[in-house]
Amino acid sequence: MTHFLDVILPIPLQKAFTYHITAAEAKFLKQGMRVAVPFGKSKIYTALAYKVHNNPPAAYEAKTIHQILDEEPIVTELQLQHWQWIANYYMCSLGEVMRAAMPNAFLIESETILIRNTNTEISEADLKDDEFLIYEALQYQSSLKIEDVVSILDKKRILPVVNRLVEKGVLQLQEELYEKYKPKLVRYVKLHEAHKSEEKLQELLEILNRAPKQREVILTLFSLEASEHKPIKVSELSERSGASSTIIKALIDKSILEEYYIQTDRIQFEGDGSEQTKQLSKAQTSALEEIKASFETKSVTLLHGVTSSGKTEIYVKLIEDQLNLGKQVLYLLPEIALTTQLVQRLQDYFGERVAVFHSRYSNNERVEVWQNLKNNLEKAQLVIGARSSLLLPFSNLGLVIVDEEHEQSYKQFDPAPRYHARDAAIVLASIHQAKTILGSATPSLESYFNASQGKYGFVELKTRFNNVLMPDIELVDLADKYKRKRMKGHFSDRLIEEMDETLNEGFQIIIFQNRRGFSPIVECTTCGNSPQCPNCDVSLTYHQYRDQLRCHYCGYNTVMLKNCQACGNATLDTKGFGTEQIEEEVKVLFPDKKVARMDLDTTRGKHGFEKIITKLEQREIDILVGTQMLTKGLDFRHVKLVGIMNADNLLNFPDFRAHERSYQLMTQVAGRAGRTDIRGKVLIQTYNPHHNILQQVSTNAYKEMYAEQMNDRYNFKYPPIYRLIKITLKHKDYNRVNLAADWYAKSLRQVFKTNVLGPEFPPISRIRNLFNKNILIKIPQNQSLSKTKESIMKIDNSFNAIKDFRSVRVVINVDNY
DNA sequence: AGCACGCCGACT
DNA sequence: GTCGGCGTGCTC
Repeated sequence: MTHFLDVILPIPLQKAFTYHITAAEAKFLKQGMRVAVPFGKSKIYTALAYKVHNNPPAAYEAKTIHQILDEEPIVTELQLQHWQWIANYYMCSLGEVMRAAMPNAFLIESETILIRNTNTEISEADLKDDEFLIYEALQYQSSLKIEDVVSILDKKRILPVVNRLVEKGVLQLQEELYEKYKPKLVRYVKLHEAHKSEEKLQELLEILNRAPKQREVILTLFSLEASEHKPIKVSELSERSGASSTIIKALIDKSILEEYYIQTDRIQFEGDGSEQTKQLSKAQTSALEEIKASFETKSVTLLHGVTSSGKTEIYVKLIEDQLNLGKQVLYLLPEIALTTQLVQRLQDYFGERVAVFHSRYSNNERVEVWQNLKNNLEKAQLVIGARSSLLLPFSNLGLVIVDEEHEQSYKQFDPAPRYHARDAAIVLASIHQAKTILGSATPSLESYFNASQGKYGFVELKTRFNNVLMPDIELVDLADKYKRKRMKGHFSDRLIEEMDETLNEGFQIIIFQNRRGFSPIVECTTCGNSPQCPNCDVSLTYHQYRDQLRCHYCGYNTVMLKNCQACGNATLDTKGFGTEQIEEEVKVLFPDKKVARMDLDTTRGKHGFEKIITKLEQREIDILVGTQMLTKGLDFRHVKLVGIMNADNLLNFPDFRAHERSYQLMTQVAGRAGRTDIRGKVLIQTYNPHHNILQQVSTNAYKEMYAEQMNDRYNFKYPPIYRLIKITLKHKDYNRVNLAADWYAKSLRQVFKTNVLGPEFPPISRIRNLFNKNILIKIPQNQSLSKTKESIMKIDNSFNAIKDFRSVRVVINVDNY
């Protein structure tokens, strides 16, 4: 009987790929093990074993696998089940989910290696110039990589040359595999066996009398060994003895010392887990009890707690319970809120049981978390992570916490899988028969809706921790202030007054402006021309600190122009304002105060964000100007005043959720004010002080906002009443996107009738030289989701069968909000 | 997604 | 003529 293996390959193809395996391999292989398989002409890919069977593929001859890479599965059955759900629900391939889930280091790569063929005699005269160069290089090196050849010949097209050499028998090609994960090894030293006895040691020290530095090293080693009773690291010895690594190396070379390696964990924990969890307040205790009660009947519970009501302390208690039961807990946070503050706090409580997982972690660190989790080790019992951590191999999950549940960054937008971490987390929990808690001060409408329908349990925390008052929110009418000339730059007299007062009292200030750069538009006052991005359909933003014009969509940048490109006059002016300009103005208004800015531009680099936060905490900053980065659950103790420069550009954003988001954003920023005993103050500058959303923000009327927004959602058929799937078509040819989008929309209309919107150009119709066009499908509550997706897939297949359309990229985004 | 193949314009 | 650009099709 012949045996076959279906595998998952990390590529965006819906198809299953089948390979031929031997009977022995069939017996050994289990779902979730990695196999290296040949793919295409020459490459070798890492695939995941999915199913062993005996049905030979009909249409082709199956290749044989290259090798098996694991002794046991590294992906669990439940994990695959979850991946499968994601692939189905978000309409992508299992391979794409696999690629997002697996640490890079698990994926083996092959590289083509050239080696000299020694079986043939070569006459050098037969070789052309470039062929000879490679031949010559192989006389000195046993093998060459493709990139080496590229640099030797200094051209890109090397394949013809290489192929000719293979034909002439000069060299052979070989695919070399390598595993990217390397355990971290630390170098230790001990005294060489030969000197262990008392007399030998005396002898040694005598000899070393003439080498005092080396003698010192040996003596230090002794005292360290005596005091610590554990292996001594080379780094430790070097530090304690003050000897350079050369001196130690000399001792090793002389066989006086012996070096050896021990594999260590890359992930070092700091807290010791000794700290007792805090006593809860009365409100927190009753919330905790309510959550537990709700878990009796509901698997998901929404915790709606106003800003700084102490939700984290409740999570801590819930985590504690699960850890005591020996269960694993996943604590999901938006990427940016994963600060050392929080991690440190949890480590103080749970010590080594805490594992952190996010995109800034290196590959090797991720592999370690993966393995610890899969083996259900205590070391990774509590995973704190961003979105992608829910693709990890949990083996005994008891609870998932989704903090800041409303955060839009939980939704992945580009590349596939375009999943929403909150929703995928609920599914993950249900696969493990675990519970989910969603927490937010400003729940998303869909979660609040689900709670109000009784689908989720619901618990409220209405008071701030320690009974701190909610901040006092005041709206400032910009139109009026401008009319009465009460403005200095973009600051109203009210805001300046409040800032003065706050600074005098010794408190800190946060100024929020949701736009980075100096000004989003540069315009010529003579002819009205404004510089555009050559690749995208947007105006370039002026960045003063580098004197540059930048595109925020593709990263294009040039130096700031001196003269207008259209009319040549030096009359370029800036319109609109961003964080840079606000920072500038603040510095002029408060010259003796320390001002800092926090946006994408100042937080680049691994610790950029961290640094600013620390400075603020240590009160090295008086006034912090920033974008929405400021909102993400940070706890600033000494901030008393928050100023929102302009609420209107939030409210006027062209999106059906603009109002909901504005409410959430402003409420969250406002929540940064007055988190200890003093009452915070928030000033919102706007041209529309009577806007309902602003009124609701200022009175903290979430329920009112919810009711009103839901009304709109009913009327205009938007989520959470209807579901949405957005289809984006992209192509560099304007006419082709149009034709393709019209075809696509027409086909969709035949099935979904009036529930198809568009095709429409998005507000920014061209990004990175690709024209985009959107089609929106609205799905009523009673319409089957799976049938809907089937129909879309069918249409997509016919679309791809049309030759002219094949080059148009189609992006399908389920729940694109 | 990669990657090879093939067609075509540009420039040594 | 060769180089490198880009469009097209395929991968078990």
